[in-house]
Amino acid sequence: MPKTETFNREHVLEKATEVFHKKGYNGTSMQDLVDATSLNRSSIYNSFGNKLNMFIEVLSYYQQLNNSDFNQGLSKSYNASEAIKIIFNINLSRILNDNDRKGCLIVNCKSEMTNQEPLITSFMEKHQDRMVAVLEDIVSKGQMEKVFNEEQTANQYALYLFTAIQGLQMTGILNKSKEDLTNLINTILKVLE
Amino acid sequence: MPKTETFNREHVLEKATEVFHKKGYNGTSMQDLVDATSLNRSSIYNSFGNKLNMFIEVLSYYQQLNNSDFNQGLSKSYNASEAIKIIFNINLSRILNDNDRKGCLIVNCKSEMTNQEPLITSFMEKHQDRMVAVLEDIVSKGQMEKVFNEEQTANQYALYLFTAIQGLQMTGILNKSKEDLTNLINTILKVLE
DNA sequence: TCTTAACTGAAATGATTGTTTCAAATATAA
DNA sequence: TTATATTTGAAACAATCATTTCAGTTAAGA
Repeated sequence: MPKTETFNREHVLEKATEVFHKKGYNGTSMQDLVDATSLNRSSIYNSFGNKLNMFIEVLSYYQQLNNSDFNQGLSKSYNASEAIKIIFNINLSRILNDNDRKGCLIVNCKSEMTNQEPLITSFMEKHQDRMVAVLEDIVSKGQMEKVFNEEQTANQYALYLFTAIQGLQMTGILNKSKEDLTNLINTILKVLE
Repeated sequence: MPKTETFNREHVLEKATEVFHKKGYNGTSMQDLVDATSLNRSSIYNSFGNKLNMFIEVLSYYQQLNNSDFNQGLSKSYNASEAIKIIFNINLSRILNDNDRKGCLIVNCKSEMTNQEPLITSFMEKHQDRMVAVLEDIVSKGQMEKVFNEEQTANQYALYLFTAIQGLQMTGILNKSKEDLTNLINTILKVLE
């Protein structure tokens, strides 16, 4: 009986992500989203509820894209040291390709909304837990393989790496020198040796 | 002949800074600023031009406060290693006192507006140059004093430290554990030894 | 004291905000 | 083909947006 959705939901999310990424949550209007998705106003409200809900779907979509990039890269790594380098190199190439200085959508959102929207706060807490868990796993393996030192616990190093990635993403907004950034990453990773 | 400003400009900037810091640039309305400063609409436009101009004055005001904190701390340091630790400890105590998870206004603004407002872009470039110069100075002294290694140039370490501070500020939005953050800072500084 | 230029207060500007409404169009299941 | 649930399009909603206007108040120089 129901008429099914005629638009491609993923394509709509992709377009909405572009806008939110470029302009931020508060800088994006419903009209911007209508224009970008070429969807009707009421279709957006019908399918996504409201602006905040749509944004949360966008965040998840963006996070999922990031994750599959990481997983794809990590599947090719044969040791912990390689794995960490792959994660940082993925971030490096994102920075170098980010010609319009948008930065990372998740970091941007964390600084814009974590203190305003409880739904965003818990998203960010889960995001950090997930990222730290992934990093902790890798560091832990590296410590067993004796390629990383054990001066700090794997969990402590994981929080350090998570922090470094956020810092790298912030620095990468203005600094696009591949040489500088590569050197920066080497310095960051030195402490693990 | 002119009637002079009756309000205290610094007090107004302080109140405006609070609002912008809490809600971000796009999240703050002129009405918010009128309420916070208890200044009349037209007085604000008379004295600050427009919203963006007022925000830029707020940014400078905030930056100036930060700088005087740093200078006050650094004047008490007797070597380079102390100096770096003081800078990180100032950041640490700011994080621990930031009960409403606002983060750093400059970092927030960098991620919200650098790709949208040329005036902000150049502010951020100058800010980075200034911070890196200060850090480079300290690292350079530390290398001469042989308390820091010379595996990287002072400038490279300065960019690393600048990046680490930004990362620390991002992590500090959600993580307020003094133990975790102190450990994190120690890990960050280890590479200099 | 008078003039003058700046400041102040309140109201009004038109544009834009997020969201709702509702009739018309549509596609599926019977 | 018909009944039905859903999507769609366009218009309308009140609220809020940043900014302007302007008459009235104020204080300093002559």
